Amino acid sequence: MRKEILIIEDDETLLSMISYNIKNNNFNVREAKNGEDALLLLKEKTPDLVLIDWMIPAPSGIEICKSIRRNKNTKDLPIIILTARGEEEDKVKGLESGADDYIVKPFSPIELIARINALLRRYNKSFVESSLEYSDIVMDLRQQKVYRSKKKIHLGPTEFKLLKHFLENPQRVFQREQLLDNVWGHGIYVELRTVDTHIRRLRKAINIGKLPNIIRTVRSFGYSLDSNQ
Amino acid sequence: MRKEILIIEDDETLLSMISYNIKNNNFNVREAKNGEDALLLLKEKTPDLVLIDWMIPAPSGIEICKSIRRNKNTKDLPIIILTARGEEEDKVKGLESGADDYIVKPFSPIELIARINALLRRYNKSFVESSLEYSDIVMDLRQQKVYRSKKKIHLGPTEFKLLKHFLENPQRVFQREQLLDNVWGHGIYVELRTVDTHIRRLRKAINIGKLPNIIRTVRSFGYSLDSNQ
DNA sequence: TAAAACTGTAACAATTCTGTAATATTTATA
DNA sequence: TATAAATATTACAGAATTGTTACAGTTTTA
Repeated sequence: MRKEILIIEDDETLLSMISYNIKNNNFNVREAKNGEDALLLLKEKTPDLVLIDWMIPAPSGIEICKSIRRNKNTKDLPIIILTARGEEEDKVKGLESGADDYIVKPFSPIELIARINALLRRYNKSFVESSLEYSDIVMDLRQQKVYRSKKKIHLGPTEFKLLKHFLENPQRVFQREQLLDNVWGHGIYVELRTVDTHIRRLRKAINIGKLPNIIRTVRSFGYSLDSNQ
Repeated sequence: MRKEILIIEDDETLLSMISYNIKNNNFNVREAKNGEDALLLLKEKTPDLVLIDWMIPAPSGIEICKSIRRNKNTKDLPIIILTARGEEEDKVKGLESGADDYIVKPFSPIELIARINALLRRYNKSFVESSLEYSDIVMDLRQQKVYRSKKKIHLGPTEFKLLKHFLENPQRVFQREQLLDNVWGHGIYVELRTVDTHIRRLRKAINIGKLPNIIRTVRSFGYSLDSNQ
């Protein structure tokens, strides 16, 4: 049974390109050129995954996301956002959008398909996987809340995104440059040491009480999220 | 070990400007003034990244991109497109190009270098995710952790790089000079005997308990990683 | 619009790592 | 076995990296 993907994209060229590539990978495709059509198609039948261009005219990408999340039939639907670099990348990355993943244009067909498959896999495992977990840390993406050992943790936006990135790649070591790329975004120039400060803030927030430090420093390289240090 | 960048640009002024800036940032540069030369150079040796002006005459930028993606030796090569604003920006952004990133002219040298570095970092991750093994030593590069007989070993940065080099060339004997070149880097002047000290540190860390020494001294020559001494 | 929260930087402290030199030990060989 | 040459071991100062704190400017929130 083929999975069905709904693409919401106003640029016809891009739409047919994406559509072509997705079909080529054994998915069924439905297309919407604007938000209104999209909402109609969604009511008609719930797809397995939605691909939304951030920059479509009203109702905008973010509004569609929110609408999907509000409706109880579709609230767990996997959503991938297409965005151009710089184009409010920040907001997409954070979870204001409610999306599950985002792809920055330009992207390769390979990347697109990989992301789609990854997301579908993730959702299949436990069909309402709207949270990230590692060790005793739980991040509820829908509600934007973080817990450690059941205790609620308050994080600022940057710390939240930083932790999210670590949770998506547990135990993997990242250089400061990579963290800036992935968490702050491309083309944003801040001091490398700023990363240290935010790591410090994250640690301070998350290593509460006598809980062990869970962010490893790899000297002369970077940091990782790791419970067995 | 400098990264090599292939620039494909027909405007000589721009080409030399770009080339100059890239060289200045510790990259090796190869240049092509048209698509044909570019394809030849690509066959000859695969660079680490390609920079293509969208507007070169036939074979055009897009054709080069496609050609790169079709060839299995180069299909994962990072590609950056140079484009003027408006100049079919849509197509560059979308999937058609197969590019990984694009830069809109005019751009600053800083931006160019930043993008190159960011893209190289992004690509690096997939290649560096493996692990190295020899005898009972395991080095997990993704996590930057080292184990001997399942026991975790702590190494300083230099010892880590040294062991990595040995693991990449097991049983091969290296002179101190070679180790300095390969591990410390070219043009870094330190005493030859410093190698001995770091070998000592590495041994101390890795020959724990009753485990046999695994770094062989080859008198009047150098050292090697070897379990059958 | 005032208060609160957040961000990026810089300065200083604490920690870890490096290279070197001095001394001890091992190895080859005369 | 004595001797020279090479390597091993140790100690240490200063270099490099990271941790911590404070703060001014900005953004968000009430």
